[in-house]
Amino acid sequence: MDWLTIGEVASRSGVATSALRFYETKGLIASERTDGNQRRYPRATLRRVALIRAGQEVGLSLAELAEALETLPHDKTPTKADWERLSRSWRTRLEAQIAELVGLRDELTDCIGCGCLSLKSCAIFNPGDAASGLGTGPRYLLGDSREAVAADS
Amino acid sequence: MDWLTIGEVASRSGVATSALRFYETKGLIASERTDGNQRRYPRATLRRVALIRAGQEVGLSLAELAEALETLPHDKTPTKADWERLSRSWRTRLEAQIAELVGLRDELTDCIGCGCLSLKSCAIFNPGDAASGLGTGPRYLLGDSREAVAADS
DNA sequence: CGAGTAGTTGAAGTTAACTTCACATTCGCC
DNA sequence: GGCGAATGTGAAGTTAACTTCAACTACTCG
Repeated sequence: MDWLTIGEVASRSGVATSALRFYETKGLIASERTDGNQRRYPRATLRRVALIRAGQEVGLSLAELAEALETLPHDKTPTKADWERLSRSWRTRLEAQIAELVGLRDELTDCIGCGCLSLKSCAIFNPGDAASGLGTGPRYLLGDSREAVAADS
Repeated sequence: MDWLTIGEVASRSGVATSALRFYETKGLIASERTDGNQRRYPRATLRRVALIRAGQEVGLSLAELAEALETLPHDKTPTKADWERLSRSWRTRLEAQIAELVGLRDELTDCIGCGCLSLKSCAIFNPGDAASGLGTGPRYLLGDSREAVAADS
């Protein structure tokens, strides 16, 4: 196996050396040391770093990634099964994220259609119905919507 | 016009009083003061806060929101035109975000199909082609993919 | 062998968006 | 008038994910 210096990993992965050291403190990657105490990374580290970046794109935190990467060997290429497991779960996550945004967009579109200035059912502007307390159901979270509502407080 | 205390705005909007004070320091909302130096918010503040939360959902930073809200009056309900302007631009932004995630998902799906252990064209694992430097085109960002690649450095 | 580039460490700094704290003042209500 | 809840302020704390710094040490190349 050949080893890469931190600078090589950095330029080949597009990740700063400071970030790589940071990842190492977090246990996301690992290295051996030379006699002179310099880090030497196994080649598979490039793939690990790529996985980290991809995972971040998908919205995972480094802590979550550390957990996911725990199951992969530090010093050799992950198997196709390893990769499939990760990519499938990440895709699931992506899909959930997409669904959430699409829902938000649709609501926003509805709002545009109605003006949303007094819409009781607007989900965006009535998130979880945190308002009120008067027990009269959804409040006009966007504030006063003329007389009718102004009279409720 | 009637005024709301910070506590009222907080409970009706679902946003903590500390956050409201924070928003105020950032110029996102504004208040008048009573003789005793307590804040009193105009009713339209509820709508402003709702807009802020909605904007954040869409991925806007408070700084960006401050800019967008600058065009709205602090003390009265925004017009339908104001709201349409904002919601349209936010929807555009949402759609861009969605498109990005969908693209990522599709790439991930392709990767799952191929195993992605040696795929040259994998966009996820070859982001912007930061790798190489050897001028041989896309490198195997994921690291070594057996002999063939191991021989390239 | 000497210069210059690359790498090492721990600590502190950065940004966003708030929260928490400590302590003083004010409000609303009986 | 008095009491407890609500507010006010500025400063410091929080979390994530890094970056920057200072002071060294190690490599690499001519």
